[in-house]
Amino acid sequence: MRIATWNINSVRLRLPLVRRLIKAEEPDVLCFQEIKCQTDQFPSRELEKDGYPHQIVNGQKSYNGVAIVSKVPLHEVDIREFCAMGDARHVSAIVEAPGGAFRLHNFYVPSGGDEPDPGANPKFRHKLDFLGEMRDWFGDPAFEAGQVIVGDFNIAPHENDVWSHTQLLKVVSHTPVETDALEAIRAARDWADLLRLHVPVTEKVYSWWSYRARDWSQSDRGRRLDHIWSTPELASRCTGATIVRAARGWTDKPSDHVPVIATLG
DNA sequence: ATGGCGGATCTTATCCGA
Repeated sequence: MRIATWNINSVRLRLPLVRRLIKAEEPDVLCFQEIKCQTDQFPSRELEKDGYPHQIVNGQKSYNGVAIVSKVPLHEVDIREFCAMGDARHVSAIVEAPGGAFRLHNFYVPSGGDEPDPGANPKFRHKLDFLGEMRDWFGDPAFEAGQVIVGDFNIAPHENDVWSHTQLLKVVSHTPVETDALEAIRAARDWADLLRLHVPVTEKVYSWWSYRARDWSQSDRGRRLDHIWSTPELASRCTGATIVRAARGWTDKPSDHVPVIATLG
């Protein structure tokens, strides 16, 4: 069972790249963020023909929007709204995985704007509030065992999740208040960071590179913003995890994020 | 020079991302 997460930055524009990922990596479940379309504009028929008939779409005009498409059945759909913003940043469902069903959550955490000051910047306030709601929700005693969270968390938690720890400490995505908030969520259920089970924390690894760099690969000033976490008992089923770095250079119109993929036996 | 770009839509300007 291979699970992929990808901030696609317009699914309609990049359907050919989705098909390229499908051919290259054969994921069983694909989670998208920033589909940037309404639910009825999602390329449902196309992806069904590509082998993903089970779909849950939480769309929104212009911004945000998340979706899960799957080769295996999805049920018990739950879509939660965070911070009462009316935006589409979450969807979840039970995935009928051959090795045992689990609940899969797909998140698009707010980016947080430019200024890392919640008093001066409402976008940063929103990001911190969103993370607080995630922490409270996943801290609930009624929490089900066997869960996976994926998505664009818009936070690079560790030193080697950014190209320069010292130069990014005051840059939104790597400030201590954000990395502490993400760690509080992680610690609440002892979530396992599946990519880091397979890539040593001493190795720099990224999932996002700015569009503004002259040459993203040469400068390589990336950040690991996209994540796949699981509860501990599922982590023992994880036989591999990878970041599809090459996708940043697929065609002249790539997403600025690349897919992250984990294999659960 | 990481953010001199690239999405969508309110389109030849503006909002948003990170």
